[in-house]
Amino acid sequence: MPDRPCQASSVSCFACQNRQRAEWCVLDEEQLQQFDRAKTVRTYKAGAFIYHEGDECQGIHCLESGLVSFRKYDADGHDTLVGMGNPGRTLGYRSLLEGSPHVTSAEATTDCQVCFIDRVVIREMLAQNPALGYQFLRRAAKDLRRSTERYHEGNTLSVRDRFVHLLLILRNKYGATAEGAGLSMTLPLSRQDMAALVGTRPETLARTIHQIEDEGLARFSGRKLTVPSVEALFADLELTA
Amino acid sequence: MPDRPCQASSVSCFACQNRQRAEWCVLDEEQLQQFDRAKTVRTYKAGAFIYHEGDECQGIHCLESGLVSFRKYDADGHDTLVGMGNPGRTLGYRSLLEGSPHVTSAEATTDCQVCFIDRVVIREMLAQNPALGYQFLRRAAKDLRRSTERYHEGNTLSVRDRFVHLLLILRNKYGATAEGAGLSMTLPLSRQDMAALVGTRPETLARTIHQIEDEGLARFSGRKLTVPSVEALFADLELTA
DNA sequence: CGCCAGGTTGATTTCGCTCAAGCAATGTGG
DNA sequence: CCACATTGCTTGAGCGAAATCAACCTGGCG
Repeated sequence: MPDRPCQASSVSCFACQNRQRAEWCVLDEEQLQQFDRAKTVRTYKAGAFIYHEGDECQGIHCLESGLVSFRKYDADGHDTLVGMGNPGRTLGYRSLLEGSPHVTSAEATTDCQVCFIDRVVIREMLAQNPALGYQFLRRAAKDLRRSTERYHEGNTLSVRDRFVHLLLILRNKYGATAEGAGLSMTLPLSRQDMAALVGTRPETLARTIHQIEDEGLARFSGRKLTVPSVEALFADLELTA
Repeated sequence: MPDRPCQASSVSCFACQNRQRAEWCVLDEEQLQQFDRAKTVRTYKAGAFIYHEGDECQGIHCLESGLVSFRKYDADGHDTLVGMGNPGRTLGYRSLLEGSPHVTSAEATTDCQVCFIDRVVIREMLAQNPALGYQFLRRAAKDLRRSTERYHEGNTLSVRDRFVHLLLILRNKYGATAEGAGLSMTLPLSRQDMAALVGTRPETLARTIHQIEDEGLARFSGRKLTVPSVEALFADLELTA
């Protein structure tokens, strides 16, 4: 049969599980086809850059699978992990909308599969379909809130509290097997990345973890985390949420 | 003449100088009328709150005159100054768009005059006029960039550098009388507010200022600032911009 | 006047960073 | 299969920037 089989590496947008949860859920049939035709599927090895801070925005990326981290470097090579992206996440929309260079670098934390759509296609779609713009508007509003909260947290909370808060977030995102009042889960991130997310150095995080273990609030073994009492661990955390 | 003179307390949107520079520049005649009819003009004394963190968003505020600060408090009464707003600024749009409570409190730093428009009116307009949504989209993208940069700056720069950067921003915003290579200006903010903006305590800022004076880079006297050499002051500042 | 808020200064402490070394797990080439 | 680099994590010691606590000064303002 001359028909090509469903290309292993190139998933159709119609079949994409992430689409419904992303901004693209408002695309009509026709636009979706346009989108599907225009897209390029790319794969990145863990550690590879999807785009760099300072680059002009060429278009938008949709994370199909894998984990992405957004980093910002300064002159000294010092870097901050500004955020992370899960499958379904749209990368680089901010830059496209403002028409300014990327403010962060996007780096594949694990092997990633990403769909790329050129900016002119997106701009066309935005012009045609106001609902899409509205989706991005809500998305931007959400990101803005998170960013504000993050800033405030960095200014007021200790490393310890920020880390515990991170654990709380990870628990919500990466389903944890509940066991009574306790919890156990596999952390999706290395110590280094967790340290960067919290805005500190690995050494400090190691000490913080040690301290938490001493207090009997949790056990860390490699990426395995066991918490006897969720209540106890998250108790001191007075969040503005 | 029976014609009323331009009402001192209630400016017409048609005459508003700020409109052209704000998101509202894309409104057509009809919408502008709608806007004008729907708006309420409010005045706030310095120190008064326009809205509080955690409040549901009732609508959007346009700053007509005065200076507004966005603050976030935590349990200890600790507060961070998350940003400031000048005339023309639209307040509270983020909350309206996400449909979630305000994440910051808006406080009048000086006496303020503010126009308020109910959320249902805004939502209607957004639905009718996609261009308005696009304006807000760009605005959100810009705010998001700023917030990200701010976060990163807080994590990597010293208080000293952040403060010098603040001075640079203030210089650009509040026209300073240039005098050769130097500069002199009146700071629009109290020490407390500048400290909060930089994410530190007033004591630390006082010391920082002292240090800068010792180095002969600037003179602070009350709110008067004199800088002999702009070059020298801003030299050490390696900004990612 | 005395009061009070805003600002400065000093003394002390603390949190987190830096530098440096050791260790365990993983990988790589001979 | 072993010697070895490499990379990620932990631990220790010391340091430094900034927070905290506390006093004091200043300039309005009732």
